[in-house]
Amino acid sequence: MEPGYSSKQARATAQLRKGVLEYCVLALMRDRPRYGVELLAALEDSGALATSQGTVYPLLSRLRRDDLVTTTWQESAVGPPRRYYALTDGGRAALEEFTLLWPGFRDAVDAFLNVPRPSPGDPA
Amino acid sequence: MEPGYSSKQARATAQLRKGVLEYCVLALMRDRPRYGVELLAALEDSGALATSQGTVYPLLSRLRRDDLVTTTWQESAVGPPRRYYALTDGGRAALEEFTLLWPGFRDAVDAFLNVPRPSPGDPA
DNA sequence: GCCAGGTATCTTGCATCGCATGGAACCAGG
DNA sequence: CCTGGTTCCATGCGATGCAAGATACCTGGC
Repeated sequence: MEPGYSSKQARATAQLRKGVLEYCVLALMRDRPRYGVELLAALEDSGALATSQGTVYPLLSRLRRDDLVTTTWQESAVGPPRRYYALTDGGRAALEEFTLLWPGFRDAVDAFLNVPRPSPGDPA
Repeated sequence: MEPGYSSKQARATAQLRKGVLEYCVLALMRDRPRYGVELLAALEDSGALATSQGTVYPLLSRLRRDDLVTTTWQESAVGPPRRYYALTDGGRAALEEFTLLWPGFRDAVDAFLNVPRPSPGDPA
């Protein structure tokens, strides 16, 4: 990819990620511990939230600093050891808070943009 | 209000606004020019995107700097003159680009959070 | 033994943007 | 003149995504 924000989309999505990435990463750890490159690949697969190591590792450090995750080293058969990240109770609580917060934010933006959304009980 | 982010929600929503506020403000100008305090009130009414003057005015300066809006002064019967902001062609294009970009981002976050959304053609 | 390539982790410096705070100008009423 | 409401703007800070680079482990070829 070209570095340096050649398109407006790139700049827009970069700003969009702020604050959301943290909780998407927490969400990925909901069912089982994950390690850095694994998280990176999952975000890549999502398309809209693809990012880089330089974003994910500082983010993971912050999560650890704030006691939202704990980490354990685990050996790998195919490379260097991996640091697995798992949710703490605090991390799980933060994820749930955000999950409650998100729909309101999402719907507000939809309303401003006049994006039609399928709503179950909309009038006519 | 207590300064300094006493709650996690406040911090989360603050980060959430980044990059979205710009386009919601542009969207508010879609039908007619608006002035600063008017935009502030509209954001306040939305609830989830309520913000302050210290956020909106620097944002409007950036929009003007990037030629996404033009401004005209207009006298007011009840106070000092108002600076009305109107979309340029570039601003309208940026808004349309973002309107196309947003659903993909929104749906990606929904997927990570496992937030169920009503979809027209979901299987059973 | 040595080097190349893939896997995996982390750091540094920068740019962007929301926000609290404070200031300035205009107008009306007492 | 002075208070209060309305409207505009600037400054400094904190948080965060990102490009670029550094470090370390493992396997395989020579």
